[in-house]
Amino acid sequence: MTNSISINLPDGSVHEFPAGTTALQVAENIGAGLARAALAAKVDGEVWDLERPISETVSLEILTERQPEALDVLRHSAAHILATAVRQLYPEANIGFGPAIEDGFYYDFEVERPFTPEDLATIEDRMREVVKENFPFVREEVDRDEAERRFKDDPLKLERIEELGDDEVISVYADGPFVDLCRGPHLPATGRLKHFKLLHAAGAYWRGDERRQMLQRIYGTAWFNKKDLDQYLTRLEEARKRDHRVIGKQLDLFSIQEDVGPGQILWHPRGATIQFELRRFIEDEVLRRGYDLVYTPHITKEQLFFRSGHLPMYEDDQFPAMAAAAGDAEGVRYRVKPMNCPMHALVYASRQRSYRELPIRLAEVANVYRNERSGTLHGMLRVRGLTMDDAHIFCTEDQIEEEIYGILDLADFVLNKTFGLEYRLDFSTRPEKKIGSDDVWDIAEKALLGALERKNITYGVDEGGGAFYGPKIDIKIRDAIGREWQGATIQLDYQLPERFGLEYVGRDNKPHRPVMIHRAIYGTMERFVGMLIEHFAGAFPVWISPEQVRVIPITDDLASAASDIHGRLRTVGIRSSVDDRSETLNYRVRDGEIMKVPYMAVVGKREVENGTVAVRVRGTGKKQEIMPVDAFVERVLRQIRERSLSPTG
RNA sequence: GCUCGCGUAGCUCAGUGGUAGAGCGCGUCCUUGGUAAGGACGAGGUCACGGGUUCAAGCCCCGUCGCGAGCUCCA
Repeated sequence: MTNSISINLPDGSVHEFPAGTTALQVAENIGAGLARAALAAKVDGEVWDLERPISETVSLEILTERQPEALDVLRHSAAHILATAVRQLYPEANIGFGPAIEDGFYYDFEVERPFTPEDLATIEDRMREVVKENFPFVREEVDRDEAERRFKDDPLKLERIEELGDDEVISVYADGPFVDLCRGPHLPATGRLKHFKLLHAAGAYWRGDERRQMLQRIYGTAWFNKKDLDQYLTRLEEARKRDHRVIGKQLDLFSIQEDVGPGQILWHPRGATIQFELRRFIEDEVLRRGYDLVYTPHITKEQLFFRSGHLPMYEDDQFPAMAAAAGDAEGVRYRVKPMNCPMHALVYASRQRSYRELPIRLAEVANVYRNERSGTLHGMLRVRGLTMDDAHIFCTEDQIEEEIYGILDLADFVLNKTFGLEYRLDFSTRPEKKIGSDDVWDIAEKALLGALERKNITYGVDEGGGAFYGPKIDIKIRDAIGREWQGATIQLDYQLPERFGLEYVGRDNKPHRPVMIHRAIYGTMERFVGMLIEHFAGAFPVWISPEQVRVIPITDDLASAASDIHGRLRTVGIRSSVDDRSETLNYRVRDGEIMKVPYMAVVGKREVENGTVAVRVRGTGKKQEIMPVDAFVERVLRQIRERSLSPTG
């Protein structure tokens, strides 16, 4: 037993301290300024409270506001302060969990009556009092019996205690009157929380299990300074303004109507134009990359989905069966398709295949229907009628890797090179509900993972997130305001080839089983367009803009001259319109800006005499450019051809 | 699907039991303008739907449908 321990600091220096020294004491030893700024400490890579005694030689880093880990400590402490306030106002409330999350924190409570917005205001006021009291956060380690005694009136905490392993340290934290079962760490005292705000309350299942009771969750956000808090609140505001449901209405892109049903998009002409351009683009591109296009029916005999394993594995997501068509045999029923894979497999199986043909890549922009639970629907981003840019690649095992790289390259070309979107990859492993043996899953997962590893691609892992027939690489797109959406996906499948008895004749003149790769690049037109709306806030690149040019005659007597220019633009394939309404020029320019038209071509007497237009480029304000009509046409065509992200330039 | 909230003119929203409102948009007319809202007049409502309470319901109660915030689930 030794009384002295070594503390290794990030600058490489080593200091001797008596055992039981706290990080705060180390900080004080370094300097009073650091001690004042200190919030927590990183001890051998683990974040600790400042005042937790250190009993052995460690490496130690003092955390202040400047380290990102400190923000989690702040937010988790804010959750405790929230619970402290709630317990004061609602002594009978049972407490669940209260973690830090991205941009904030939450805490779950079991209460008689859900919280109202007024309740939140009261709770927030009480939190400020708890902060004012500056209660220290006091850590204490207890044994199981003691923990059960302390939380005897808190069934949710008792349940958690029961699950703790015998070798686990049970710690409790107190801040003033409130004691919580918690691993920590926390700020030194409640007074260190300054800039926070409660945002909203909503129900959340206890332990995330929908079979269990629903708790009331309060969400909040917390930051180290006012500027960060304000910036975050502005970001939320910004997100609201970019909401595709709002912009979709303003720009007349789409609607969802009760008469049609939830989760089904009516694409108005302007929205349809965007989908049309996206579709033309991806179809041209995949043809260039060696795919073939196919078209398959929307409904099929139900039997097909039994064969594929969709029924019953995927039944919850499928619409119920429809009766047989007139004249069909007894017992035949039909289903609308939730996926295209079985049909593409049948296209493959329609004749004998040779290894010389592989890989066979079948692509189809297809409508499928999934019976998503009503509560999950969300504008265009989560719908029941989906338009997938689907494809299935049938290849040999040797070809898997190259095909995956081909898909990743296509995804990068479309998402990043063309739309400027940032994304990251997730590797998703076998789910609980699956078909096929673990041996085959091992092979499939290894193949996908190997491809990622060999190319040194960085990826995250989503355990159990795979499709029921195979593991996936999902591509998550980060939008302009930092939120992530899943779009593109690559799924490796050994199961359906088996179930559909797919074969090819190998070089050895013997039958072999191909593997199947399912992939989508946009994912679905609905989600992708919804995402683009939010990403560009409705100010689309010229090539997908529903209305590329709006020609505006200054006076009525120039309407026909404007119409001539409009006609020229249309003839060369530019989407143009004329606004010759009897409104002021100011009014019409404003309208063009609001509708996010990339170019307004204003035509006055001077322009007509000189064969020019006065071009106003979206978002550039008063600055206008007078140019010959020819030059303008050429400029717009170049923008379209190059798929420029912005109409300037 | 679950919890809570919401549903009033084409849109955004006022309206706390006693004769349905505003702004924008739309129509007509006047105005003919040089880069983000010119003026006048007018049309437009089964207050989501179905029940109930009340002398009286947009408003209170119940149910259904839809939407929203989350949870769960997913492209």
